[in-house]
Amino acid sequence: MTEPQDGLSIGRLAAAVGVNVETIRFYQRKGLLREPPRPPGGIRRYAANDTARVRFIKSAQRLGFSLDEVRHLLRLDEGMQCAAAAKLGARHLDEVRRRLRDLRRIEATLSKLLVRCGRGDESVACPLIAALHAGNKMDKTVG
Amino acid sequence: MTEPQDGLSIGRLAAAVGVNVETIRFYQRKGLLREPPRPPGGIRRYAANDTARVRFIKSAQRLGFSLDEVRHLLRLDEGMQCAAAAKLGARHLDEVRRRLRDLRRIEATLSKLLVRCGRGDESVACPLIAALHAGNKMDKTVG
DNA sequence: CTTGACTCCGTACTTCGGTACGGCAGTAAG
DNA sequence: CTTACTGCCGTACCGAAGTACGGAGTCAAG
Repeated sequence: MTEPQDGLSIGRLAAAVGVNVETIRFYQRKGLLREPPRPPGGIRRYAANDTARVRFIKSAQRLGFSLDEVRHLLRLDEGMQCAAAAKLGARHLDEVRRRLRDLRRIEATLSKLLVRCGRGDESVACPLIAALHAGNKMDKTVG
Repeated sequence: MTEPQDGLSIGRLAAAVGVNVETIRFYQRKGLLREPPRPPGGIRRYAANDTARVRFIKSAQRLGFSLDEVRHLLRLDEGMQCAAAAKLGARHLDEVRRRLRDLRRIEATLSKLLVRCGRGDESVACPLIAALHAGNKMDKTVG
């Protein structure tokens, strides 16, 4: 019965998923991950589905979901409510597209300016610096 | 001689540029903006080029430059070193493009998943949730 | 039995770009 | 003169997503 008790210690869980131990604790404090019961004076043991849950969180983060959104997705996961999950996903996709538009505009503006800087045939000033002084054509680019 | 002393008060400067008074002070603490000399026990007066400087900062921020980068650009402005400014701009452009690639990948993944959610013809599970559990095809998307 | 690695727990600190607060002083209007 | 704004200044706080730290306790090996 003294087999290596089943379940991982927090350190092994963290290593298995590739995150910091403190990150696991942080997720617990945030209510994203349960705290397994602790045998009095003992060490908590984490089950396979805790590992799965942390991986889920990391996957969602890679898609740009915030931890608040992840919490929501996790609840939907438990309830298997695809429609609601899809709705949350759609809202997030809108936000992603908004950020994409902003970045595309920045990319376009900046790359044009840098081409002009590179040509070096400007009459007087640095086109980039001049554009920042003028402040034109770049309203509400980031928000 | 008691004309409305020339130069703006901090409040009017802030209003002119459309930022908070606290923001002006914050830029001063960060060394992005000088603190005009203060007639003992009096009120600081800001000149036209302070206004220009704050506008410059805001323009650069709209292009996604961080305040640290802005500080750098401001120094280059003073020295009129176009090549150096362009170099900084190019580095920033690289970063912008990296973020664009990440967001594009997120956009693609998420929109495909949501189409599948919308079709509702999945055998069992929610495609979005399932994908988050699987964690496949979304490595190193954000960093 | 001691050493070293690990865990537990609470608290504080980090970055970024500000925002808010509180007390004091000076200025403007009635 | 009083009232109401501003300005000045230092300090604390916000959110997001962790990271770091210190002092315990526990566990396995030697």
